[in-house]
Amino acid sequence: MDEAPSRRITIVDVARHAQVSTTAVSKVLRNAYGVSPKMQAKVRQAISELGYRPNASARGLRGRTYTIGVMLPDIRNPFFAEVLDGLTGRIAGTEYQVLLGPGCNGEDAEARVIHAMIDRGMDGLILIAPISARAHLERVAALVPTVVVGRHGHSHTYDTVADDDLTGAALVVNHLADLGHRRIAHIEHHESTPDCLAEMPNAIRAEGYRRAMRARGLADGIDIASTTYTQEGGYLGAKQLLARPVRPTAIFAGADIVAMGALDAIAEAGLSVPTDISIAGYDNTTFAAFRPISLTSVDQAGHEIGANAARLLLDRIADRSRPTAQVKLSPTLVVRRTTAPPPA
Amino acid sequence: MDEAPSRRITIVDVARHAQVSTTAVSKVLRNAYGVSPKMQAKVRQAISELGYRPNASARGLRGRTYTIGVMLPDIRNPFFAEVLDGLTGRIAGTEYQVLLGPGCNGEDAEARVIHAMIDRGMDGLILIAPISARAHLERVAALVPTVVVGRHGHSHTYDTVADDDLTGAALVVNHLADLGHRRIAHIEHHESTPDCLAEMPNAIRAEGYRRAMRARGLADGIDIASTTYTQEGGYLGAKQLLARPVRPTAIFAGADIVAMGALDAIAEAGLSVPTDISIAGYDNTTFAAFRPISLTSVDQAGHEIGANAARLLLDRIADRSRPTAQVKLSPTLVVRRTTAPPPA
DNA sequence: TTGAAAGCGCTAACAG
DNA sequence: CTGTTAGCGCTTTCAA
Repeated sequence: MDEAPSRRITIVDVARHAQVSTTAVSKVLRNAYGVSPKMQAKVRQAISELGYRPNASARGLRGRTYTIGVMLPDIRNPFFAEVLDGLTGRIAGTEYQVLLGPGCNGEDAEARVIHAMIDRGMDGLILIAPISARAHLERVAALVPTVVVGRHGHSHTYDTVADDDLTGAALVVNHLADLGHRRIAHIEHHESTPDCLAEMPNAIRAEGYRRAMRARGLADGIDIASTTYTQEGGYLGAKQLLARPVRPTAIFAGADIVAMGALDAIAEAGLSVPTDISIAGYDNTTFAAFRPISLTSVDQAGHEIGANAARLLLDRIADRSRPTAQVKLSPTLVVRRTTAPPPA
Repeated sequence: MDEAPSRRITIVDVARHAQVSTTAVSKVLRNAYGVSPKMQAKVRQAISELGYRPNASARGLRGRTYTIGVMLPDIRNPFFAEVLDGLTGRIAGTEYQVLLGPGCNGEDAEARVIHAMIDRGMDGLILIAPISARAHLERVAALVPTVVVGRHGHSHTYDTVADDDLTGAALVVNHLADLGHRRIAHIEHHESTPDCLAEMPNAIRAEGYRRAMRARGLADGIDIASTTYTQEGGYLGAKQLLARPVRPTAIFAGADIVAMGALDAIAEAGLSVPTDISIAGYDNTTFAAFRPISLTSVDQAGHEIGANAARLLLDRIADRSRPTAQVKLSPTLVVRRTTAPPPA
């Protein structure tokens, strides 16, 4: 009665069934050079008849695992979902499978996840907005093909894809200035690691804000609250700003989630948006578009970012020695109902 | 000058360095029985001195990969992020690593991801709100320890964790009825696979709605728009409902995202919430709490759901033959500002 | 308690 | 074009 206890089909079973060598099967699997069409056919038939699926561990032991690891710092940020879509869209159709490493808040957790992926023989890594020190990224990239997303700065070991945050910040400042605002404040994510100052998007957005303000002759209106890119950070930042002797008439929040917190503080202060004060975010996350929110925000073309990252990674897996590339994409401004001319 | 081209450290290197056998190293790695404390110490020191990390592919070829695969249907639904948090919280501290399979919209994509995970030798699988036919789930669970989250129905091969959707729906109906509503409509996700009718949360929520309405003597007020659990679905559903000869005074959306779409339709119709019409969602997602939204919603205790799923999976990995468990958690209602008494 | 040795399923030299 | 064979790094009998 009992068949053999349902051992998983291996390449040996396929070879036997097709009456060929295991080498032949292996070659067919990898579309390798040097198999006659007749053998191709025989092997493919055996594969589908037996329902054979290659064991990734065994493949990994010899060569590739056909797996790409994606490190995602915060699954809650819908912007990352966008990136992921672009990414998987580009990978689908290839022989690779994408797996995500979750819950990487903090540098230690991030390192843990990255190393877990390396241990698992990932053929390539896409690190989205990593906070690790640059030296660590370089070390990782020396081990396995890596693309870093959302970090500025040029590396000779990994490729990068990033949004032009300098331009993004200017987009917001100019929009508000055009509406007539002069006192435009900014809530930034305080950069604790000096090492990353020149590379992290938050730092660049703040710098872009300063430059754009000066370029518009609004140097006097520069006012920065330094907190974090969280709802709490937005709340506290806005509270600080609203307590100024002369209140800003507009707030540029460094991220949409920050804008949400700011809205809380503004409502608490009895002010209304955009009549009394304008507010703009960054990321154009899903909820920015929700009708009750309708937040003016900078759109980062997450889909393109993801697609580019995937393309670069596949290219690098194919040729590890090719020079690294730096892709920079241009953001656009999506104007909604939280920005309007300042009160008269 | 050039050291050996930086080959990865293996168990053999460790064994040589510690002057013991590879068997000994292997045993220490797995905390296996039968190693003297002295040898333990020697091996551990060698491991840390050399910075050795086990190769998961090689381990997987013989035994376990120390990897748990989580299938997540929609990374955009913040409720799943909650589940994931509970899950990783419970796994952290064990020797296991969680990896996520992304982008599984549709039954085919779901099957592809699940099989990719099996091919990669995952020690266990957590399937969150899968849409696969039950038979397929059973087949998967026969291959590898599996916990199914968010699907009702009892299986002898996999464990389940689910929210009590019947109660959740009743919570909403009773809240609205207590406020004085009699015409409470519902927007459901249309269940296309009859196979799943009795198992899918969306179907159960709809049934819970019907039962609760009848229990409150509001059978006449039952009115269901059948669309999908998306923003678009909410918009279309609400449009249908608002076009009724007698308009409902409240809408129970089967998911928060559905409520967002419904708000669009309501605003378009020139109505205001909650003065003209009340609306409630389900999932208590992050954005439900955002001030401009302030959506009344059912909280599913996603964190507990995830933690329970992880616990059950670890238990099952430890003992595959133990009887399956079904955990059902009770939701609570979070009342915010989108529900109020009906217009006089 | 310790170690030698035989694989796990696959790929890649290398020979035929 | 096809097959034989030797490992990849680890776990696991099985002897010592």
